[in-house]
Amino acid sequence: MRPLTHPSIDDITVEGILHALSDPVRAAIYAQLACADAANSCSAFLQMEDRSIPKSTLSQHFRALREAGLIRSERRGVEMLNSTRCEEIAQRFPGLLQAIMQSYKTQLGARKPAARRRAKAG
Amino acid sequence: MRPLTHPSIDDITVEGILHALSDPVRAAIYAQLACADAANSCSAFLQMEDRSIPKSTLSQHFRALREAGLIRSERRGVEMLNSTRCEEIAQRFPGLLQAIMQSYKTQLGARKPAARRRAKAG
DNA sequence: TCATAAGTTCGTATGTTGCGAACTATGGGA
DNA sequence: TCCCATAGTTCGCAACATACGAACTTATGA
Repeated sequence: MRPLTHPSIDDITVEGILHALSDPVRAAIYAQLACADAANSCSAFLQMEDRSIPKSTLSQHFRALREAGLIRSERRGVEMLNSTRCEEIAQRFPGLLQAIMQSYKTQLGARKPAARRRAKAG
Repeated sequence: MRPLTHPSIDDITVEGILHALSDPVRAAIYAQLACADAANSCSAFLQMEDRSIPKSTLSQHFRALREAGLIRSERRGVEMLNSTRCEEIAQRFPGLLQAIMQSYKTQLGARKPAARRRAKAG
């Protein structure tokens, strides 16, 4: 098992960030980490919005976020604590993460009621 | 040949925008369209930053940008005129495109001189 | 009608992603 | 110390996405 790697702040790229956050699941994970007071473990996300995500898939998503430089992960006992690197990134790319997260929030709020009802029922 | 399709403003998604702009070539195309006074044809981008891009690949990139809702394309005689839909998008997702474009610009400016020299030479 | 120019579509090789199964850590008892 | 449970990772494969040359379509003009 290779050790966890985190890119240095200078190696973080805009295209990497955009690609990582262009997946709705990863964006949701990132959003939740950004809102959380304390660091979250991976398994906190096995169940997301009424959808269960396989462990292996989740692991890949966390790796993608980590390698894009969006989060920092450290082993703490048997689990992994994840936190965002938003301060660092905000310094290098001011406003980027904020705009992306705000846009996702807007999009979520703009979904038509009928569509939301259908999604809940289905 | 199917006619050009443009999503309505309500069908434009954040993930679609991020994915489309997570490709540096597409981001460069979009940036140039955003800066241009008049609409640009596709073939204006066959040569980008000392790199030539195959016509078919370029066509796919334009389709990706179009289907993400980032640009509008219309036939004008034998060629295609492309322009951004940034006003519409800015209304729905304020600040998003601006932040992304500004970040790319920052990234470009932050490349170390040595790396830039090497890139130019190679 | 032929030639040319601008884009699109197709076929294929190459990459990326999602997920179950098997594996690797770490911690807590007997 | 050995065994088990828990938390993540890696592997292998199927499904999907992407890049690019070749062949095609569409418009213009001689």
